[in-house]
Amino acid sequence: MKKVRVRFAPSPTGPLHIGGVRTALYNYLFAKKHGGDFILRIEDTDQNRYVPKAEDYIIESLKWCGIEPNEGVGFGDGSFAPYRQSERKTMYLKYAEQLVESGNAYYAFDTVEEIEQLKKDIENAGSHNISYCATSRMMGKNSLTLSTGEVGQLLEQNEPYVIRIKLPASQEIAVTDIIRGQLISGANLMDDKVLFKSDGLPTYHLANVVDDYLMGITHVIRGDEWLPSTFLHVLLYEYLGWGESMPEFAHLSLLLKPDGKGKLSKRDGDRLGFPVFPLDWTDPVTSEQSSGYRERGYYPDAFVNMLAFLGWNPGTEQEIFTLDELAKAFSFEHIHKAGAKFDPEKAKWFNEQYLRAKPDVEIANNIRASVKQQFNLADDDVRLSEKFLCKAVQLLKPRVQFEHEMIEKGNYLFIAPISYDETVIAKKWNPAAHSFFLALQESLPQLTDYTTANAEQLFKQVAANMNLKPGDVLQLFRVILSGLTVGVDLFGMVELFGKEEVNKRIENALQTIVR
RNA sequence: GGUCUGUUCGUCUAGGGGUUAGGACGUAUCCCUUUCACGGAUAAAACACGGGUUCGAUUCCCGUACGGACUACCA
Repeated sequence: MKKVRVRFAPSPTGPLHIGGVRTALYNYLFAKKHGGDFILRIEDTDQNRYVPKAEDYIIESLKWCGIEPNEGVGFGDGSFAPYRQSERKTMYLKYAEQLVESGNAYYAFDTVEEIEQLKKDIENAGSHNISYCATSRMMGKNSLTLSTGEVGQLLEQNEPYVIRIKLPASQEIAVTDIIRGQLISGANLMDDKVLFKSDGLPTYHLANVVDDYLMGITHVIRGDEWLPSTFLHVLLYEYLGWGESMPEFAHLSLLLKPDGKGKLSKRDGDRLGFPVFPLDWTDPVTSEQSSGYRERGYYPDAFVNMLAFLGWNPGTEQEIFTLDELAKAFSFEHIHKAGAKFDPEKAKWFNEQYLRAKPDVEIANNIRASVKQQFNLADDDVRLSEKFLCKAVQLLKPRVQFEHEMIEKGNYLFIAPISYDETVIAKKWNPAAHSFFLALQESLPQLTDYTTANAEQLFKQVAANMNLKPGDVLQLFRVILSGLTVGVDLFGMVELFGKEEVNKRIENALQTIVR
């Protein structure tokens, strides 16, 4: 079997959609599984839709996800450079001309207006609304209706022209798709697609086939939207004489909206409050902002893991996979044919799983800079020490899905509260409680081994001595330390803070609450 | 409209001619915990519909319905 070579071939028309990332991922996984090559090709043949920063965005996204091509734009040239179609533009005309010579394509000189008119005429004649096809092309202004002399003259005069494929009037075209099996369509149902545009650049159909052939692509793994035009591509391979080296095709179902109908779009993300892009993006023209998974605090491996499971499964019940594990387990057999509705909740769940599994030290190091900035701490502040941070992370870990939530939801671990939950104070605060905390303030510092368990034991001891049930003062203690009624383990917090801070917080509270 | 394509719990999916149709997310309840979470347990929740084929169909076939994609000198 030939060495596997696959490609991801996006157009730089905007930020890379997560559906695109998934397509890239499946290409990567397939290549990796078979020890093959994965290449990145930029399909920028439409100058009108070109967006300047989009290419960088694509490259950065792939890097962030860890799905790095072996060769291609931004990842180093292999022996098939260049990988940007705009840089390959001189290569395509000759294939288009070859097609004309072999009688499988023709020059067409119709203007946009003329084509509009043609469409109308066809419609009036009551036939299908295909503008240029086997039955209607003789109505157009092209090298099939014009004499050789006229065509030569028009060409010489630099009259704008396109090259269209000449589809057979009737022929069944069969496509074998790895995921969907054999598909058949009639050539008479399709139109004579433009292969080469009047701006001197090929359309997707030609460029794609030519480059896949030239770059030795063995498997074309792409989105479902290409399925209908695959019939055309197959014909192109044959007409170009490349039938023998035609790649295998695998079409992936699309990602759908979480609710309602249709495919997932940027609007859904805005509307439902989840990112549709891997990275933040600001449109260079409209300045429109889109948020990305990276900036929302997702781990790249969690994001990739989540994406892999949208339309694919390993056939086992394992759900958490590293990239390498995904590559090992990947197979087309387990790709689901139907489109998958995107579920933002499940995406969060994946991140939660990765956060749980991550060592405390690692998370501590990740959040240190934000903690410092958020609470305006000096470099040598204990709260930035590995010991403190690790302990805080340990306490916070089971209650968040993202690292940044540790700072948002756990801010009371880093700074003393300035206000205290009113309802608990109103309900529980009384002279007995007051004297209890006074007593606690006395005894706590005497604890030699200041641990969670010992602090709890002492707390209960002091309460018992004063004829109080722990329940009478437990919740108050939490409010005194954190200002809140809910939060991390109470005595874990006591250990984290240390004698001095605990005392300070009790002191603060007593000052504030006493009235 | 035409062409291609798809349809298992609300969602992602496993399965496949005879199963109590399995798992995960989400939801609910209980346990753990004098908080909230985590964790554990349990529950509700699905084979789109109609015809065939068959002893038997959710599974195979055909229709219908409903979804999706495509139908540009865009990719």
